[in-house]
Amino acid sequence: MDRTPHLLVVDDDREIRSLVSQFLTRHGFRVTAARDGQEMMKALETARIDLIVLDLMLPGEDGLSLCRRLRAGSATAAVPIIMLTAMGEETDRIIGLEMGADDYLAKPFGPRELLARIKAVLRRAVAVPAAPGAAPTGTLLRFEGWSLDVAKRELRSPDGVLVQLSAGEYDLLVAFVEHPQRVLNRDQLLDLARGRAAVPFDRSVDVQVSRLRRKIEPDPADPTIIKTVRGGGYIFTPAVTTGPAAP
Amino acid sequence: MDRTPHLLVVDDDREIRSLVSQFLTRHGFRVTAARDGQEMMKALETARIDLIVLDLMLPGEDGLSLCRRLRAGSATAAVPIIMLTAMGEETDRIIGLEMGADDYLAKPFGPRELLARIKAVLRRAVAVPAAPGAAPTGTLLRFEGWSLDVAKRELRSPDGVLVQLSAGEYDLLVAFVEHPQRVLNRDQLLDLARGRAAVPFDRSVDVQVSRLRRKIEPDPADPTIIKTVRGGGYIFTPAVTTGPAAP
DNA sequence: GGCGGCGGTTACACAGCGTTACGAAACCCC
DNA sequence: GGGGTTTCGTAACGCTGTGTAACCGCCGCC
Repeated sequence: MDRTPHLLVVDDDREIRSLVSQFLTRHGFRVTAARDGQEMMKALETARIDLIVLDLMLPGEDGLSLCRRLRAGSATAAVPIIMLTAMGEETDRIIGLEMGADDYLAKPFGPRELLARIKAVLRRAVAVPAAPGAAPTGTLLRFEGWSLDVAKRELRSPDGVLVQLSAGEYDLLVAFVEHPQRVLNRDQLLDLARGRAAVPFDRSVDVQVSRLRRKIEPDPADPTIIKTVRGGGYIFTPAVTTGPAAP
Repeated sequence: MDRTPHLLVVDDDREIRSLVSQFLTRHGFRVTAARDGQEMMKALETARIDLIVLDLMLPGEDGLSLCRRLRAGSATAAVPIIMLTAMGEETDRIIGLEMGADDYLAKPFGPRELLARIKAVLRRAVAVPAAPGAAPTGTLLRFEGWSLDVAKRELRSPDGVLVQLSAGEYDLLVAFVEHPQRVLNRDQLLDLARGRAAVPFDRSVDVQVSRLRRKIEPDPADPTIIKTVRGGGYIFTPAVTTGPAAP
């Protein structure tokens, strides 16, 4: 239930990569950055990417070639691409004819423009299912000995035991783990975990937090992992590290 | 979630400053105004600001530079920024990618548009994960043997014992620890710790200080850590050092 | 259709925070 | 220094937010 689109930004310029990533993140997308074709491919293998922002000029294999390669690959043929090009007239022709991108944007561009294009392309590309063949080498999220396998939707306790979580408990935990060490209010949690807004006197988050604590807190009566912030919401206190899937 | 967001409007034009401030105030925000970067920084030090409306053109250091500086500062890196720009074509280029703002608005703009942007930015202000590289290192704040873990919202006494603080006590202590060795009046403390303004005859700060003293002062009747400044407020006297998270 | 699990709602107990009240301490003015 | 005034400290109280058990309706499964 990841509703926030996951974008992949491919650019060799560190500055641009970081600025674009930050900007898009601030606008609610999940963003992964890659500096070249190789990193791009790796990212595509390990995450479900909804759209690629691809620089035309790249070290090694250039954007145009990568674009074609993506279109050729069965698993990646449908991923929308927005191409970034340096300003120039001949670019237009190249783009016009050869490019398999869904849209393009000439540098320098305004971030708002990029945002508009991304939204437009995503809107058009509604139901592009993720490549099922691309066996997700699921990422593991670890915290305090626990590990959460987002591909399998499984949680293992520090001693390796599978802990049975209901779908709702799992979604709530993911919301926490993806926003560690910051206070999340009930509205945000409801939005992140259920994709809905709160109704007046909505206590569902409290109850679900309580249920989740019962399964992961050493002492549910004195919670240390998910703490209550009175008047504020809840905070997931452990640091979270990502890693490859366990053997 | 009843705390009204506190906005900081930074513009050198008195007219605009006052119009924007009034407009936003009428729409239910708390507003502080600053005319330049220096005043902006001062406001950020003494109040908990939820969003900055920042003019690009400022005397002295310009908005762009301030924006970067805010992003670099650990305490201010996450504060959402809406940039105001004068209309013009080269503006677009500047804005192009250098901007670290969350959104921007070209002058002249309609007040309703500003309002809409502010609300949009505040709504999604959750999903601003720390900038890459900003590892959560400085999560420990130490003073006189005590250590405060801001990620875990935990306080340990000099002998390493976890001290149970209520959410309010913790927030108040953070306000003090982040502004050590300076007098904070009740308004400032209320804003920093609760994000709200004082009501007439508000004694809540006094009471909360009293409760906090009971838990951290060696002799609450003769306080040494949090001292009273008659007619002024309170002052947190120990020096505070930051350090990496404890093992 | 019966069953079981899940999640939302409700209800109640309880803890934290703000308000109030009152006494103590600090300050002021003469 | 004494009387009056202001400010502060804190006990006590009541409202509000939170924890959680219990309940119930929904949905999928057999």
